[in-house]
Amino acid sequence: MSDLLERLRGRGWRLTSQRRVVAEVLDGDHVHLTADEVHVLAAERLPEISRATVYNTLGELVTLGEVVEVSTDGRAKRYDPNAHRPHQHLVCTGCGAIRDVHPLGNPLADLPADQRFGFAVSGAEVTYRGLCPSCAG
Amino acid sequence: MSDLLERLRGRGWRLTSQRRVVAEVLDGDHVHLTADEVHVLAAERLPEISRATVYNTLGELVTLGEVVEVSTDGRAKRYDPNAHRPHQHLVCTGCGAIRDVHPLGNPLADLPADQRFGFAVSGAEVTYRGLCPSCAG
DNA sequence: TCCTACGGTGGACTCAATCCAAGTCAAGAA
DNA sequence: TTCTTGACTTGGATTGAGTCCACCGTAGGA
Repeated sequence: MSDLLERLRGRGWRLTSQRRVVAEVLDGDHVHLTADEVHVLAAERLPEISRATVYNTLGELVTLGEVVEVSTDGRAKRYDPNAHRPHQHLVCTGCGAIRDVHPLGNPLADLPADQRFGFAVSGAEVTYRGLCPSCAG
Repeated sequence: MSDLLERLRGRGWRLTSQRRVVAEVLDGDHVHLTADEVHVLAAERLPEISRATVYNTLGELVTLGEVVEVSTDGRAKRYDPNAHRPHQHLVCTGCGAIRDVHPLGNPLADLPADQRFGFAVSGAEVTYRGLCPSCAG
């Protein structure tokens, strides 16, 4: 993640303290925070940071391809910093917990030409759903 | 769809004019309307129908398994009456158009046990993305 | 036809996200 | 080092989607 800041700087990003804390908060595996959660965590380190800045920064990270947006329910979007390793998501239908998962094969290969309706298909997102161990218990 | 109303009645549904027009509006293939679009179309036939009733009715149809909720972007949920034939969705990244598609195989089979983390996995939704012919042109 | 519990209404409210005008500051220039 | 400037941040207002609620209306059984 320390590289992230350098990479962004290389792309002409102005490196502000706000952007730094947002990037730091998103560091790690299996991180799927909402914008609001990012704001709370960022504000612990930089109390004056505004929600608008968090939204702006998240949006820029998404545009730059460093973070992916995940919306597994109809509620707030979540932000996944694990953008450079392709993966899918497994979501608990009880508590909403999210895990990154790596299914076999390529979902794109399962969509035959006659099911593409002339679209130039470029990607597929898979959301697996089920009960997690603690919700099932 | 005419059966739908009978089926619902059989389950103790009180058959009101509001519920009837919502069900009628949702009739058809490749229908993926937002709640607001349903409200507009329903109001053409029954001008006094309220948004709250449309939301209530859509929610009941979802609970009864007659309609599935689809949220392909972070915006408004869409309602798909094609609930009895399992299928996935192909979404245009340009205009947002949605097609029902039927991929080969079963996505659940692609998630090996060691990627299930103890979850009782019960389903998988796949969203294919790409440019539709008119957006690509 | 009457009753009444279920369903409908609309207006207020919540939650997520975006917009905007004014103020601030990172980083290149001198 | 200081200056300058345009990119960035702020917080409050605004939008959009959806939910809630107290009161009213009516479908359908008796």
